[in-house]
Amino acid sequence: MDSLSTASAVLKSQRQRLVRSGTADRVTEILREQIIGGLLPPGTRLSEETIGEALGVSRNTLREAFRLLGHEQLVVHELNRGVFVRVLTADAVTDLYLLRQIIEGSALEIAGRRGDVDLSAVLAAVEAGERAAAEGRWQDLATADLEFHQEIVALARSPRLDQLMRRLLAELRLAFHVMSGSATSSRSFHEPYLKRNRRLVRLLQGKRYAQAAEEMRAYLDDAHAQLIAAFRPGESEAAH
Amino acid sequence: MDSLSTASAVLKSQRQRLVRSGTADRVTEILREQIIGGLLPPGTRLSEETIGEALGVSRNTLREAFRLLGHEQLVVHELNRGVFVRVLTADAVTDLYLLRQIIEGSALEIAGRRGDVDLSAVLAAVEAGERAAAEGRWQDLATADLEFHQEIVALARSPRLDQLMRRLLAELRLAFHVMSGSATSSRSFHEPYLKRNRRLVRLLQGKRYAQAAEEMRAYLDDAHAQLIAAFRPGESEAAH
DNA sequence: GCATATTTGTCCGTATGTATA
DNA sequence: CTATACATACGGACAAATATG
Repeated sequence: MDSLSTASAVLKSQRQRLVRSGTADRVTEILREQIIGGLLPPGTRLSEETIGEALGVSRNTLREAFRLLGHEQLVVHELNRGVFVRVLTADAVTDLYLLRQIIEGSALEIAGRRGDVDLSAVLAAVEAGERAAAEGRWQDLATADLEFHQEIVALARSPRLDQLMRRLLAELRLAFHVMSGSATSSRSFHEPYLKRNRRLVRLLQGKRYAQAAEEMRAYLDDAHAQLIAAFRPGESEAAH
Repeated sequence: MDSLSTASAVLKSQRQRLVRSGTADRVTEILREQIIGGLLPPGTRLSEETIGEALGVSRNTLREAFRLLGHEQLVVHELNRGVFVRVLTADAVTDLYLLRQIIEGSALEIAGRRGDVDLSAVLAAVEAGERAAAEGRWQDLATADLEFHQEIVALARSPRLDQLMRRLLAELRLAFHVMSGSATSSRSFHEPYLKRNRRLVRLLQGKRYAQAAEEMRAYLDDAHAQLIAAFRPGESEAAH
């Protein structure tokens, strides 16, 4: 009984350590949500004094959060000028989709090699998207679509691949906001992919991993082309 | 501790390099080099006061650097306890090699699809390794070996893939230091791969990309197995 | 081009909370 | 349980760079 209770105590204390987070981490989370949610659109300057006052944290704490967001490429840090929400170029979007091709394709391949895959999370994401579309919740549709791809990657059961994908998708949302207001709305961009998501699930349920990977490749190529087209021409990489 | 004090001495000698602007970034670079170079071995606690005093920077500035290193997984941040140089587990090494398989394999595939590849940087890395081995500079051999793989990835011409690989290799060096002093020295680990590096270059020169990718896979599997084997002896999750 | 105001970069002092001997 | 050491977070200060009129 002693060993059991002490073990339980240790677990609790370790759980607490994992759960607890400092102010800087909380601020980072908040700002990240604001950025990927579009409330702080690309190009916005994040003033230390303004943001710090709004969140009720000191400048030092806020700067720690800025460093993290800069490392995630969500903001750019210009010396003595401040931090700005990142403005993606068309080249950056192309690079992001190259990474997605690699990551998502490899994840499917790895899942196929192992064989035993639990598709419940993937399926749940697809159905959440279908419900959102049926009820006209287009923002939720976009979230469910990205969640679908995150769960596809999760099939590989690699912590680092998961983290990499999470950061990639967060960065990609910056691209969605750059072209928000244009012809490409959240609905018209994500809705057509609902059927393809469902089809991918069926292929995976049938253990046709190679074909799923191939369709995913075409899927991402289409999405990439669509996104690039929404970027006005003449917007090639410019060294700032 | 000896390693800590010698590292501290080196830190002091580099203090003059901190001239102007971007102090936090410079501190990050210095600490990163100390960590991947082994002067701050895994498990070392990085005291804010000690390190800050050695580098002549304030705790605020130092904390910004710690945040960045934490994001790169080179250190772990335990709330109210401080930051420690990361101690990799065997599982983490396996995950890192999974990522290497994906990244390096994909890079070769992408290079093959494009066709026009400039192998001069790859070749230079191989030859640097051969020179280092011939002259008994085993630390330089390790550096050249990692540089070889970095240049392989560079063939894909993707900024994000390059950055990802750079961070991955930095993290991997933590594994080398965990088993430093064991039977697996820098020489015995890296030297056998010189011939395989040379062989890979020849395959690429002959535009046999598919075969190069296949050999790279076997290559990395061998390295992974070798590294894991060196971990076995003292493999108990070090809980602080 | 100049003078001024604003903002960032960095450091310091300090109060509080947390972990550990 | 107490004491000590240290991380956390805040607020103030000043220099340096930048933006503004």
